[in-house]
Amino acid sequence: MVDTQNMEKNTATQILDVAQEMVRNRGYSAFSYADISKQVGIRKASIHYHFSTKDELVKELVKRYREDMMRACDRISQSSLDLDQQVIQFANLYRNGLESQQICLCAMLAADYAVLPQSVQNEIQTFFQVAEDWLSNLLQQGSDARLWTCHPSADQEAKGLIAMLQGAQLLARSQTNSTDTFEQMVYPLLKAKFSKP
Amino acid sequence: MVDTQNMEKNTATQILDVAQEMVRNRGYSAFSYADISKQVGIRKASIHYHFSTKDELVKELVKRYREDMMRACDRISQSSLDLDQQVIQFANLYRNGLESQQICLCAMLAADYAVLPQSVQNEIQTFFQVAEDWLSNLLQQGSDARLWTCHPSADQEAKGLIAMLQGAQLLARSQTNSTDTFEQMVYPLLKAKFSKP
DNA sequence: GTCTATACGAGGATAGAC
DNA sequence: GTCTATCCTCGTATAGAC
Repeated sequence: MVDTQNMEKNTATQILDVAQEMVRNRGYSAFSYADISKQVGIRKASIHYHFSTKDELVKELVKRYREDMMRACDRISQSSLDLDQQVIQFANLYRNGLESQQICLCAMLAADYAVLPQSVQNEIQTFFQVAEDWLSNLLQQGSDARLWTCHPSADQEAKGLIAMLQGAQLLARSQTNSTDTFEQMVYPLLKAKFSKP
Repeated sequence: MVDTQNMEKNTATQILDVAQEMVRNRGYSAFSYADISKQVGIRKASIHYHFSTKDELVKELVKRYREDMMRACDRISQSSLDLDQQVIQFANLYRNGLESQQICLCAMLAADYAVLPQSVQNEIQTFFQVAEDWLSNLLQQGSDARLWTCHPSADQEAKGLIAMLQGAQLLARSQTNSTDTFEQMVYPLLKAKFSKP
């Protein structure tokens, strides 16, 4: 059995990890190969061996992020939590990010959308699509079970909720006590809308 | 009487106009003095005469934006519209921006928050404060008139609504038919929450 | 107020040695 | 895989002429 605790991460993974933290904190235009270089401990020319261009790097970043996100959603689906608690858990993903100054990667890149290459724009669209599909399915289940109602549709509610969570992250980070502000914005609304009667 | 229609805008105003469009579209790190230079028709060195540094320029930009925003809000307050329609008008400010690919200036800068100088961060905080105060006041009026109820407070509802509008703008811009997507996310929720019984 | 010229660093990217 | 060395462009900012 492999010791995953003490196993060194490979360089490509380290690069993605550092890049992700930087994009989620500063955005696409405000991080550089030089920044990654310092934190990973290799020269910036070496990064090109793993990711030929910055655009390629960010494309892979979004792809990995989407897969991670889907895994996190699946864990929520497969938990034995009540449906209303699953909605809360979904919101918690955003709150937890904010606690370490991390905005959703795709919320940051949505802000940078106009300067991104087509390949990255496509990955972002896919991210929003799969996130919305997953959440829509959850909300529809709750609607079917008569726990709440969706206006005008589970799909629209899902879009609106994701928008709310991403907007709340952005707004909260400019406030002192970001996490508190986020919680006060998000959870009362969730409880009013998606709770068992 | 001055002919404001045909009066040439002064250079400083032209610079701010162009800079604003660029920040709202691309973000803080992705626009440059060279970009402004081309659109205004002066050399980039000349811009420094009007705004000594980029940070100074953006600080003035946020200040002007906040004042414009407050004027727009005051026009809504002073209209004879019903309170629920005033909420719709507030949301319309965001929809109208999106129609010309323009995200709220302070939503964009909230994404760039980590790389902004303190002076600009302060202006952004003030923007959110005054917007929230204005909207909170409106929501409280509706609550007093028993048109709707605020949970847990008008202040929290105002914060949440602004987060929703800004998040919806960001999410919508990555979709085909941005404006339609925005409207479908925002207006059903507004009508459910803030409408006359 | 606006210009030219220039300084100086940072940006992404490549070539070739090891 | 990682290094050094280098290229070329773009970034903000300044000095000094007009």
